[in-house]
Amino acid sequence: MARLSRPESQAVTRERLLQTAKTLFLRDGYHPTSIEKVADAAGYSKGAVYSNFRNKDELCMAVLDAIRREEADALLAALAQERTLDGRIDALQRWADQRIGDGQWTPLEMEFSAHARRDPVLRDMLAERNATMMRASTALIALQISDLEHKPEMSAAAIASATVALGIGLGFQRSIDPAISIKPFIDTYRTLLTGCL
Amino acid sequence: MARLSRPESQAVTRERLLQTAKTLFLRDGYHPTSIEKVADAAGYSKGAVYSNFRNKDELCMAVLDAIRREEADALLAALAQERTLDGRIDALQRWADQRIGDGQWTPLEMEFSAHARRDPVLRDMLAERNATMMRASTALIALQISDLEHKPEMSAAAIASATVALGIGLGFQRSIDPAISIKPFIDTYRTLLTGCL
DNA sequence: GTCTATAAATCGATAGAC
DNA sequence: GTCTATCGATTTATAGAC
Repeated sequence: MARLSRPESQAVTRERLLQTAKTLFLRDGYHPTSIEKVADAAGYSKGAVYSNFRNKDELCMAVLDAIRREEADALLAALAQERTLDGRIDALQRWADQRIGDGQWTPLEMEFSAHARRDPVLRDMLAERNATMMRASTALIALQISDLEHKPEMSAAAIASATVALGIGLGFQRSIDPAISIKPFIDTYRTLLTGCL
Repeated sequence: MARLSRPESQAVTRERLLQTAKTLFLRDGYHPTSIEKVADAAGYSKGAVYSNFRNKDELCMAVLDAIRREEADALLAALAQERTLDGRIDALQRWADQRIGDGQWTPLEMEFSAHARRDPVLRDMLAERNATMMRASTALIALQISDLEHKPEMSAAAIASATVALGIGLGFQRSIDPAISIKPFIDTYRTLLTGCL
């Protein structure tokens, strides 16, 4: 390994802090995870965190942005491998089992949003992230619809809204009670899309 | 007004604290609302709060229990007035517009749950509340189904799960961006129930 | 850029008087 | 049961040294 230049070195620090923060935020939640805990776990001091992120909010926003990107990539990759409608629905099912089912991502989004929505700037940022996700979901569903013989009664945007909201709601309930089944998620999606199970 | 006996007087104090806490929790959220703010706004001291509630968690749990009871009563009353399927769906729509749309109740449930789920006892209590709500929703939907000619493909329990989760998810998104439409809520419900809009 | 030390503020909860 | 006073524990964020 060659020696790292100064900007490279800082990028490494930032990446390590980001990864550590992601682990702790997901495991313990937003409020219980202090800047100091992140710094300690990553092997740095609090000052290093504040040199790389303006404050705790920005750190968590960066963590959530990274998570969303990873999850979106994972879903897109899983869908791209499938050539049939049923195959793609199964892929969505598997993705939902992992991402909604583990009960970590959804509650973090909620805890942070409940806090950040009181700040107008952060609130706008979250709204923009949500809008981006809705656009991507709508495009994905429009693609599925284009393969169907009988077009669904609801628009692609409405089906996307329902599907995303359903995932959020079930993710919330599962974070309280892991016994909650997420089967209604995929059953509802299939029904909205094709009109039958 | 006759003089209040001691237990009656305490009941009044408890009720005033509960109402004040409800207002503040809904308006400002769980974390920003301190015990002292509740006490001040209600015209009491912190000691009075701790004489009526074990701690902040119990106070918020009592507030949420009261809200859920009120919302359930409001929905049941609205549904009871309707005699047709479309009338009941419209009633559900109106209820959802108010309760999901105002963007207060849902984020409070989420913020408190994100905090309380780390305590095993509180977590169990929340899971029990959720289970109770799911049973009530399932019974309500089973009643709607019994009036239908063509039975839906999904079970009453699954439709209830989807409908509740959908409401939660849309309530969450609306707490960030009030421009989010809740129309997919009722459209999805109608589709799951009758197979068409 | 990173670390140490510290400021500054908040809040939950309790003790003891009345 | 309610109030006053206070403890104790955290945490965010900054100032300044290296």
